[in-house]
Amino acid sequence: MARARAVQGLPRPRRGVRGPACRHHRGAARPRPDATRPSRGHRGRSVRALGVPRARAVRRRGGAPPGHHLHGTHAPDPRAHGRRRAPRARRRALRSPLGAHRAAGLARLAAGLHAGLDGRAAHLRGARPRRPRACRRGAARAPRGARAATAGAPGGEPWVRPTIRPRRFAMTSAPTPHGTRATAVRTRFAPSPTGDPHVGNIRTALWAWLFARRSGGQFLLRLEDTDQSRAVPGSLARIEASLRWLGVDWDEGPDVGGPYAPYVQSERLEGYRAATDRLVAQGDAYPCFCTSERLDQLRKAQQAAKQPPGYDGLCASIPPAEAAQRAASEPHVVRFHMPDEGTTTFEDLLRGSITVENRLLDDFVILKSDGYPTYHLAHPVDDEAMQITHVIRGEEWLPSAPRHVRIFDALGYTRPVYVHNSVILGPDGGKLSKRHGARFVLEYAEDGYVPEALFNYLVGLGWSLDDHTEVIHPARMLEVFDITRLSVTPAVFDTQKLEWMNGVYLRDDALISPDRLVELFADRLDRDLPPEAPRPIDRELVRALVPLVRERIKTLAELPSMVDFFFTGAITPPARETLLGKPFRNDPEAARRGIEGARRFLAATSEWTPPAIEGALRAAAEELGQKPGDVFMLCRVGITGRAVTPPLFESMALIGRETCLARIDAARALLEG
RNA sequence: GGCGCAUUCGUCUAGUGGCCCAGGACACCGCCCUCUCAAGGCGGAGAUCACGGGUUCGAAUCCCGUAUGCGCUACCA
Repeated sequence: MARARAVQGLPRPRRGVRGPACRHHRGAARPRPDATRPSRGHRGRSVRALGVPRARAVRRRGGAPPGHHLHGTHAPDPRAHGRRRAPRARRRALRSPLGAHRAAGLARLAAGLHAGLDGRAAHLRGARPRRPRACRRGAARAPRGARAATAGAPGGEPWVRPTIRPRRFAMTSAPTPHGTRATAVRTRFAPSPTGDPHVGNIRTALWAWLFARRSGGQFLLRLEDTDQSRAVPGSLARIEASLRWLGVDWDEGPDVGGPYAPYVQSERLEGYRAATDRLVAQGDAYPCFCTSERLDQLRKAQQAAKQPPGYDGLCASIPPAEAAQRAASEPHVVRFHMPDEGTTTFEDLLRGSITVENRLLDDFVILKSDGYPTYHLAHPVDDEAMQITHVIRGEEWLPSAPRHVRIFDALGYTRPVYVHNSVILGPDGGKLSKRHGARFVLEYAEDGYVPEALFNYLVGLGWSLDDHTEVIHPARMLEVFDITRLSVTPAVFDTQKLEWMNGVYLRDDALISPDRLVELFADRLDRDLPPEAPRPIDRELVRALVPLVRERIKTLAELPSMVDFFFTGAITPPARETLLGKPFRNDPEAARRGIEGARRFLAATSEWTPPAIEGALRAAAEELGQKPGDVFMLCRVGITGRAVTPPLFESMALIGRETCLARIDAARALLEG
């Protein structure tokens, strides 16, 4: 029977409205006051899959002809009729009908008692953008109308207008005053080479990639290796491997190059130097000769005095000529000069307009004494140079975004659109840690997750398409991803849900093709099966195994121990207790009879197919006067060595008559001993 | 301490002033199906929308405050 599936693109009735397919329900339902309100369970636990074109989705469970509407194939459990209950909320409502309140209010409204509504309702007309969550910064916030009109930050770019962007993200950008910005979206993933990429970082990369690809733009990879002390050798390869495993590609990057090469920051030092020189010449930056000792003291003093910590601007007062002279010979850093007064405002696509007071931002370092830039400088310089239109990064950057924006402005660059996404938390609400499963992408590969499933899960952690779609194949994601629907609240990583999703991918042909599944299985078996299993792994056997085990595992890691007895000639004999099991615990003699009977009938079958085997075993049980299930279990344990296995008859058919009979003989010997 | 961001079932989320005393999913519980285990079907429990004020005929939704969590406060990114 085909499962009912909600496939994206189908019109989906809202609550209380059901398609014609539900007629049989409605017709049979008892007429009760709340009958118009279908139970929420009605839609059932069907997997909402989005991974495939509609027709395939309908057909894939083998049942319905293409013409059939999804719901039409949904054969309800007849027992469900007549005991349909109203949803929980509705039941409560029936107990205490508060709805009267609302009705009264509406009546008064209708009576025209409150004409003021018109004004308030005005903003409801027309399509409104997704409202940025953060709307509580009163002071610096312009009235809604004004904001929409000017949109850009003070001194910012008019084309950066996240707060009035239509909900379905339109990929247009207006020309800047200075010229025309490339229309194509360009995003980047810019990790620092400090080891394996964390799932949190990768999730951000996934979103950035999806966003770029979805809008026909480019995605690039850039290495942020400006802190030599933290660099971990081999990181870049791990980063690239993680992305590739998930199916993410990049148009430009350290390995493939591109028009803005190099894509490694340590190879772009001249650019930062030049930008710094310009800023110094303009008076926006200055060399600072303060020692780290002085800085430490300063910080301590400020802490003691309960003042906000930060550089006190001592070196800003050195006359430029003198500073330049000293800079030629003395070690120094370069600091960006932040104004002492006023505010800095920038727009975040998700959070709206954010304003901070300049006096709270100190003169931060942009160029370190070793000649490397800090992130604060490298980000504006490189993202301008590489024509990045949207900066998608973690929210830990939110507090320093005003600094970045000031550098963009000072250098005359075009500000990118900022998207600061939230973090991923561990199950305890703290940081994700090894205790609760993996942290690194490639660890999930080890653990037997398929990349499509991890991709799907990660993208959906903090993002949703709508109120009901969970399973969206990466290929489909490319068509439906909408970055404005990112959630800003931190999300807890739920390994159980990932496992579930992995299972969904494993057992659905439309999500993972049978051929690919065979490869996935074979690779895993080759890796994890004991050495005595012959190599190469028998692909045809694997192919035959797929339908037997795919719905019994959640990860590939569970596979080898579930099917090893298909591949090894001998099995480890079961314990006597296991063989007897509950039914024969006190009657080994009956067990022996059962096994012998089974053997006799099996040996006598003319063909060795699942139905024939089943028939033989049932016949044996009947002759012996034993329960079929008990005889089955005897065979199961005897042939496989364990009590939990894939379906018995199919398994026996694959194992072959000779091997099965031999193992049964061994089991019988066990009972006699 | 200061600043910033956030707060809807245990968890992920839907939600943009009336279709919501809140919908979906994972997990959990029960029943059905069944050769074990799964998968699947059906059902259930689970959120006074962090709290307190305010605006409004009407607030999860708008405003203010409080609490809590997280982040930043480096010559790290």
